[in-house]
Amino acid sequence: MFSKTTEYALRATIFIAQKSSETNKLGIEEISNAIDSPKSFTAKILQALTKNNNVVSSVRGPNGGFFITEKAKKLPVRAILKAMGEEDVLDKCVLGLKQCSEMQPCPMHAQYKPIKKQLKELFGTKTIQQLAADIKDGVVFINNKK
Amino acid sequence: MFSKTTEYALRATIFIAQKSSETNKLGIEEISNAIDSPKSFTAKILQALTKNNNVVSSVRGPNGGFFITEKAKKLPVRAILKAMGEEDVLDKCVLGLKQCSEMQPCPMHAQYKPIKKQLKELFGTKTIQQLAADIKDGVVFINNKK
DNA sequence: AATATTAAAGACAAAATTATCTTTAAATAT
DNA sequence: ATATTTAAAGATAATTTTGTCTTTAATATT
Ligand code: FES
Ligand code: FES
Repeated sequence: MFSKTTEYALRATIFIAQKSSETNKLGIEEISNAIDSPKSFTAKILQALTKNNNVVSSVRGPNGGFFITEKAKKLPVRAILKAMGEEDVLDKCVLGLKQCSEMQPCPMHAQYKPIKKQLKELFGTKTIQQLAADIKDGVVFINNKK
Repeated sequence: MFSKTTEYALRATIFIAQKSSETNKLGIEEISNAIDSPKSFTAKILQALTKNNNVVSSVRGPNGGFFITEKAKKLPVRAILKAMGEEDVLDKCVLGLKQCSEMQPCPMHAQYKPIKKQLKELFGTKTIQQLAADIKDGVVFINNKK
């Protein structure tokens, strides 16, 4: 469904939202270890998330690291996709036509449409905060390495 | 959602199902032109679809080409994904955890689960034939180049 | 049998994705 | 001020995906 890049972005952001605060920032080592992702690559991804958009915040130097503001925590998960430039997944034609439209629908359009709607609904309304809360409650996991 | 490879595989198969028969086979030129895909690359994909699985059939030589048997037309769309080795898309964790399970669910699992179920249902029950029929009726399109 | 037509097979190439490593800059603490 | 810690930025590399081109093999037509 998503690229590795976006998968890491989603996991990292949710993890940061759960563990960090303005006063307790997280290092790249801790993050990549927690979400089971390649460290340097994850650093690049977090750079994108702090720069392009302002989903994640960061400060350099001692006691520096990554964190997410209360305001950013209220963003929908879709904001992460947008920051990674992969928002279009939710709009694309499932058969790869140049555009998904009612005017020239592909053979799967009618059936796929309600599913797509739910996907957009899910990513558009569920907030980063809400997902993080579940981890805090220990009912969900952000990795499953053995 | 799917790779280019799988998108072309889906479009090509549906198109062949609509246009061809044992007595009227389609050449690679005609197919790639109809679905707006790179010719040689599509040839490779059709090779895979005829070999690995037996979704598509082919014969070489004059009046040769690709076609789909009546039996294969009754296969679910999922058979195309399987032949392309991309069936796992329908089972994967949306956040990229190594496995999607109830035991160690990711933060989106609970919400994504019903959507995934519908996706599996759609690809598992809708047949190649059914999709092709809609094109025949002229209500859907297999490309949308200008 | 020879020729033409078509897909199969194989070799190759370009582009995108995924990943690593090194250097630089910012912030803090001493 | 200096040294230390941390992310940012940049360069590079490995891998996968996407795409092309050439040669081979099968089938049909003449
Ligand atoms: S046109 Fe294909 S999903 Fe809408
Ligand atoms: S564990 Fe992530 S979708 Fe099931």
